Amino acid sequence: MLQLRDLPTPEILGKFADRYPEADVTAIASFLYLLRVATDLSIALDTCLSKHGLLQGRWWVLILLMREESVTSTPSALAEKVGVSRATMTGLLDGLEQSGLVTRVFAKEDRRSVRIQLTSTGQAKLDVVMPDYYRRLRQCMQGLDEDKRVQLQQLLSLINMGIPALI
Amino acid sequence: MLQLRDLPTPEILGKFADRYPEADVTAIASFLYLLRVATDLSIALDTCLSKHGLLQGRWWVLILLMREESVTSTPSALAEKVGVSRATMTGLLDGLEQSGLVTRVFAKEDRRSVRIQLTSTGQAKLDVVMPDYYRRLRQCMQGLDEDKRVQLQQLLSLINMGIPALI
DNA sequence: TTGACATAGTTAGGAGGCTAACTATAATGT
DNA sequence: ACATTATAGTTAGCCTCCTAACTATGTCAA
Repeated sequence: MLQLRDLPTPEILGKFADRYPEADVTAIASFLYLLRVATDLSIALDTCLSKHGLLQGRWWVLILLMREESVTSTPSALAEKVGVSRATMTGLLDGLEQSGLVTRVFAKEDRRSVRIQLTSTGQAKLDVVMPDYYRRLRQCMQGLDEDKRVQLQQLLSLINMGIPALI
Repeated sequence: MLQLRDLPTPEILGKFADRYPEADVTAIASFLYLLRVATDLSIALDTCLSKHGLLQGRWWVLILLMREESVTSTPSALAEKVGVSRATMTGLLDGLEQSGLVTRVFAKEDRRSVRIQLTSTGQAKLDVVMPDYYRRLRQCMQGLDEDKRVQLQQLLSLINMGIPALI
């Protein structure tokens, strides 16, 4: 996401603002710090998951299956919800099936389609990973009380509304 | 970064919290929304850069070179600051050199080392890209006044302190 | 009913990231 | 002085993502 590790100092931002009058230094600083913290969170999440032999892609598939009443879904629906292409989902499901965490069940009503089902092994995996993830996340966020969490959501939603202007 | 597009509803969070008592639902919601907004910002940034034929990696290299008084640096230093491996930096520099945006100059004092220099073409490229990027970013962040930007930085810094607990 | 189009999943090939190993050069310690 | 160790950059091979093309099946309208 944000690769850059060496965020600009106020001096550097000032130097760039001299050359480029379009620069809004506090906007730039907020933007970069937001991306920096979020990226470090994402890396930490991957590290936590990798201790259980998972990466984000496969983990989200398991969670999405567990969300369903029937613990089943289709590759297309999963791809859209996870946010990867259908081609990538094929690969994720190959890996999960090989690990015995999901199974492919051929559908009768539409023979193009396949139903993906969470196995008991997959559920057992989640029952180990999720408590660990939730415990760590609780600790990570304990510096923010409920008020601050609401504040954060509001600020983020203001930024979110601005995103179309960036594209 | 965060692939997941389908964030959990309060109902889903509640269902998971029933099964996993370790869950702190507002912590989870804040965490996921932060990652979601940051990821969308990053994607928007890539989109903006791609209009100029750049991606984040190469763009950061140009910016880091411009930050230097001498507009030169070394592959190792650039790799560390950009946040990629030295192997990846070799590839980024190959591409930038081929486009004429930087040059490799062999160092005399240490014959293992190479100095990377921003060319005038590279500077000209930045003089086109940076005003566009700054203008868009200003617009994107205009929903937050200075107070809110300070607030955001404080909240992010609290989360940042919690990251070690997540690893 | 059958030709055109749409949809589900997979496969093929490419981009960009990584680690590990390699080459060349420099620094260090006995 | 010379063997050892460290450092700079590159190369090779792997992973995960992507888009585009392909196969099979379903849908719809003339």
